[in-house]
Formats: sequence, C-alpha cells, structure tokens
Amino acid sequence: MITIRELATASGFSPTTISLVLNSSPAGRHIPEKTKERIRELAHKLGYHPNQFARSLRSSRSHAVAVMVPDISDPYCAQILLGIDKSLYRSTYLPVLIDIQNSRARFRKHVATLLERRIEGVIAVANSLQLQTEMLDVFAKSRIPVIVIGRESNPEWISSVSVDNEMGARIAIEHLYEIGHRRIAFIRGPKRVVDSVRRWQGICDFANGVSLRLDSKLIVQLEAAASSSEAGFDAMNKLLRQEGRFTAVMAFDDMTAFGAIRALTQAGLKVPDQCSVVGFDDVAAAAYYNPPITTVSQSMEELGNLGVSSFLHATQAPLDNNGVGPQPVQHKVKPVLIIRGSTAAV
Amino acid sequence: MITIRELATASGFSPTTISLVLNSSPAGRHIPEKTKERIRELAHKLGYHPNQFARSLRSSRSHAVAVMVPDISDPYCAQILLGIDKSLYRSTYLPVLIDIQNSRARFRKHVATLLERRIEGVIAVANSLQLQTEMLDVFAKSRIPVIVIGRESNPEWISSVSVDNEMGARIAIEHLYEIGHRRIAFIRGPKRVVDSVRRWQGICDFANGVSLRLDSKLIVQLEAAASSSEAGFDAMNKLLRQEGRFTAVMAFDDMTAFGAIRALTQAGLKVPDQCSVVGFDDVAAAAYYNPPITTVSQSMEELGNLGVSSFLHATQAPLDNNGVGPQPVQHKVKPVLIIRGSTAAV
DNA sequence: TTGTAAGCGTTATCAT
DNA sequence: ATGATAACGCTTACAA
Repeated sequence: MITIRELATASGFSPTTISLVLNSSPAGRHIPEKTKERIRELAHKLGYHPNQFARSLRSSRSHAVAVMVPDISDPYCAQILLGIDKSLYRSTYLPVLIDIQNSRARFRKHVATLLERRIEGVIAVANSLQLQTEMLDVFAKSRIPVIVIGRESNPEWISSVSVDNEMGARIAIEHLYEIGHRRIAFIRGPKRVVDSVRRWQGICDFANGVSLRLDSKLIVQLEAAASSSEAGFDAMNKLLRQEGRFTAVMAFDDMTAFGAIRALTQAGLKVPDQCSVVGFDDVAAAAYYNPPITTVSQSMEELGNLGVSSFLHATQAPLDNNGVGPQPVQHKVKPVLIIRGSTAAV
Repeated sequence: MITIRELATASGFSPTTISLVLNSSPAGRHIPEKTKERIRELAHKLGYHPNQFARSLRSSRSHAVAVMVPDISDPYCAQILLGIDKSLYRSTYLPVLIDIQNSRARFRKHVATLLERRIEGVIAVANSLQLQTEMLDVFAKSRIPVIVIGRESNPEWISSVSVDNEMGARIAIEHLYEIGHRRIAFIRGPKRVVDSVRRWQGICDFANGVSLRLDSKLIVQLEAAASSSEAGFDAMNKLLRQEGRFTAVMAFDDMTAFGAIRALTQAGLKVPDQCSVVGFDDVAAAAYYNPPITTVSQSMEELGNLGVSSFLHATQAPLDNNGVGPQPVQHKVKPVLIIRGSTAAV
C-alpha cells in the first residue's frame, strides 16, 4: 500500500504539496494547474489511497456514525436503514451498523467498540426505552450526539424523529368508519410500548368525536414486548372465540395484522369481504401480502433521512453554540394512510 | 477524550507500562498483579478508551470487514446479515455495511472508501456476476480477500458460500411429486441468473428420473434481473390465461411465490386446496405469509456464518502460505425442505 | 510556489 | 519491573 511519501519521491514533489493538491486545500490555491494535474494523475496511476487512520489521528475526526438497530432482521428496521444509508451516502460519513439483538450484553460490548473507534454520533432505531437511557448516559459523557428514530417517546433533551402515532391511529379508524364499519375490534400493542399508548389515544379521540362505542369485548391486548405475526394470530383467535361480532379489526402494526389475517383466513373468513383489517407501519411485506394490506405508512425511508439530517445538524451545531452543545430537535412526521386490499366497505 | 499519556501521569506509570497491562502483552508478564490491578481500575474510572486510529496506524490492522449487500431492504439479505453479524460479533472484526443499491456508481465510490479505511476483507452478498469480476480485480490488487455469499456461480479462484441449488430444486419437485402432483407449472428465474439455471437443471434431472413430462405451456420465464412479487403475480396470471391445467406451481423463489399466490387467490383459486405453491429461500415472510409457504430453506443465517468463517480463514492463511495467498474455498450447503401450508396432496 | 518539521496516540524495541 | 524513544502516515503552521 503506497504512502504519501512514496508518492512524493515518485513525483518529485514534497508530501505537503501532494496533500494540498489531493485535498484541494485552500492553502494550495497557488499551485499551478499543471502540477496538480500531474500529481492527481500519478496518484491515480499508482493507486494511492490516503490512510484514514493517519488522517483521523491527525484531525481527530472519524467520519463514522454508529447506526444502531434492535434487530437487523426486523423488516421495520430494514426500511429505515435504507433511508439512513441513502442519506449518509451523500455525506462524508460512513455508517457503522450495530445490531443490538435486543441484548444488553451486546449493547455494552458495542459501546466500548464505538468509543474506541471515535464515532461522531449515534443514530438509534427504535430502541427500548431502557437502553435509551443507558445510552444517553454513556454517550453524553463523551459529548456524542444521539438521535433516536422510530418510536415516539423520548425525554425532551434528546433528538428524535418519529411518526405522529396518535394521528396515524386516527386516520386508520377514520377510514374504517367512513366505509361503514361500526363494530370494530382492536388488537392493542404492548402496554409498555409508548406507541401503543399514543395510538390508543388517537382511537379514543376519534371514537369520542363521532360517538362510536368501543366494546371492551372487542379489545385484546398484546403482552410480549415485541410484536410478531404469531402474537397477532393468537390475538385474532381470541377475538374469534368470544361472542361479540365485528366487521373490522385494527391491528397494532403490520406484523400483527399479518397474523390476524392468517387466523381469519384459517377460520374460513374472507379478508376483506367478511372482515376488514388495517395495520400500521407499511412494512415492505404489506404491499405483497395476501391480500396486500391497508396500513398507516410511517414512510420509514423518510424517517431515516430525517435521522441523518438531525445528526448532521447536531455535529455542525457545536460550532455555532458556545460549548453548551446543540439544542435537541424533535421531528414528528405525518403518517399517511395507504389503502390496499385488506379493507372494504361493509 | 483521555489518552494513554494522561492515564500515565495520573497513575504515575509510563505509557509503556499502561499499554502492556491493558493489552495483557506477554512482555508485561513480570508486572506485579497489584500494579496491573491499579492501572486497570484507574483506566476504567477515568473512562479510558484506546484510540483505534493510533492503534491501527501503528499495527496496520483495521479490524474491519466490508459487508456488501446489493440491496439492504431485500429480505433475502436481512437473514444473511443476521448470520454475518452474529459470527462477527465473536471475532475482533467490525462490519462496515455497504449497500450497493444495485448501482455501479455507488460500488465504485465505496471501493475508494473501503481502501482508505484499509478494510481487511470483503464479504459480498449475492452480487451480480459483473460486479463480482470488477470487485476481484480491484481488491485482489490490494490482496484483500473476497468472499461471495449466496448465489452459486463464481470462478474457482474465489471463495464462496452458497446453497446447492440443483438439490434444492430437486427436493422441492420431489415433494410435489410425492404428494401426487403430476401437472406442475413452473415460474423460471431470469436466464442471466446462475441460480435459475442450476435449479432448472435439478428439476429436469428429477423429471427424467421419474419420467415426468414437463409441458412447455406450463413454463413461464421471468425477465427482469431481480425477482419480485410483482413479477410472480404477472407470471401466474399468464399461466392462468393459457389453457393447460395444473395442480401445482414451482416458483423461482419466495418473492415470486408470494406474487403467484396473490394472483391465484384473486382468481378465486384456493391455495393449497386447488393449487399448491412452493418457493425457494425461506425468507422470513415465508413463515407468516397467508398461507405460510412451503419452501426450500437456504438456511441463510448459516450462509452468513460460513461466510465469516471463510473470511477469518482467509485472513489467517497468508501466515501459513508463503506469499501465494490462501486457497479459495467453495462451500456448498445443503438445502432443506420446509413444509408449510401452501402445498397439499391432490 | 514549494518544503521542513512537529505532532496526533499507540506500541515495539531497546535500555535501565 | 518500568521507562525512553522512535515510528506508523498524514496535515498544517511556518519557512524559504
């Protein structure tokens, strides 16, 4: 691997000149174009690639951001990652993907790694509240900005990007209501997840507004911390076993909806003809499920984009701000209803 | 951020001693346990984290591997990533995730980044053949080992981990045959994809063996390079429009199968009662699709694991090998049939 | 217009 | 048993 000094000897110029040219430094503005040309050419020909370690060591800038996900195989994460990656690609930052695997031990081991690599920020996708707090402590101590993407929640003193869950739930139930559904069943998210609470709030608000009665028999509560299609399947079966009738189901999220639809189908009920189902998230599979499901889109790619902007903003800010650190920003994006084949008029 | 020198002054020892202790270097074996204890404690108390840049600069080892995926939001990648990540976690290597987004421009820009960061290897998931060749040139020049995971294909002079596609296709059709299907339709993968060819080979072999006739009317060919549920949907409709009857469909992969099932359902045909469908890959969604699909499992997590072992092997090898570089290894894993709800006896 | 030299934080080598 | 020193490759004052 060729170094700048070798390049210097090879070209007859000094390392300084090479450096100035290759970085287009303002200090090198008086170097004649011809020289620059020659140097660049030679660098290319010899396959010179500046050593980032040396560079980082000198400049104490790593140009790396940690991107933390609770579970990389979660389709919810995938879409957000896509957005993050696309945005980061235009910046000078390289993402260091960290999969926490919902394990505290892993989290802790990774923290050390990240600090050693001097990452300049953390973009965390939908971490559990507990991890967040811990994260804040440890990264704040090193003045590393943390941006949380995904779940609404956070203390005000941390930057976040999330969807307006309350509004999302409202537009979903509104849709069902408008196409004539009155007896609607609900699969509520786990109580400990903030999103569940917000979404339920949206539902209650709407129901109150139009004097729609929410029948407690038609409400099941998800228990496990993580949502899954299995949980949705079980919940739906519980709903089917009780006597109350319903024409539509609002699932906590898409995964839950998938399970619910399977249960419905297995019970011989056609979706959407005999029962409508709506999800939440607009996970990739929502579009190709059988049937494709009507859902509330979080536009997760955009969440990712916004997360990156927030990070970029945060790293710039210290310059403006006299040592206090940048003000955290709370982005909240508007959800959009995507109508597909899992809902129909009664 | 505290440095080793600050730690030295704070502790009263020299940087050398600190380094020896913190790295448990053999050279430090004569340092009394008490001293070591004290140093470690202080390091922890002051939150000392060795600067990896300095370390890498000194040792010219980055402890980083590039993990290249063609498209991060592809569920096929997700599972493999999971395996890679889990294996890498136990090693000293940090993955640098690179999403190529199927774009040559992105690929090229990233190559520079990777070389600058002195990554020690590349684990590439299912890249198109063209990119592979290019990759080999550029990385081979820098003696960086490349491992290709996923699609069977490669020249023998490159390490790879892939599933036995021929066998996979065979066990799939064998399953259909055993439960009584004789008129089987096929959605073949794109011609340019090596996997398609292999899988088709497996099918023909089996058909020959049992003298099963393959009706050309019942074969549709996917055109686009990438498989998608939409393509499967269209292909299935084409199949439905022609007059030949069939009781089962073998799809190129799971995504195709999803689309096919949707088309079948929309046409009023019940899966599996009126038509069985098998996929290939065992993507996560295969388990929670409606109905859950019978498919050939590539055990992608294991592919990921094997990819990492191959990489680890390759980086170790130069030591054994006198400068020639390690022998590439071709791993081929056995696929397994996962029987779920999309197939039934005739 | 170009070059010299110091220093970023670590660790390996050689002293003491 | 511990310490001084040089070197890894690069950037940037400062000199020329």
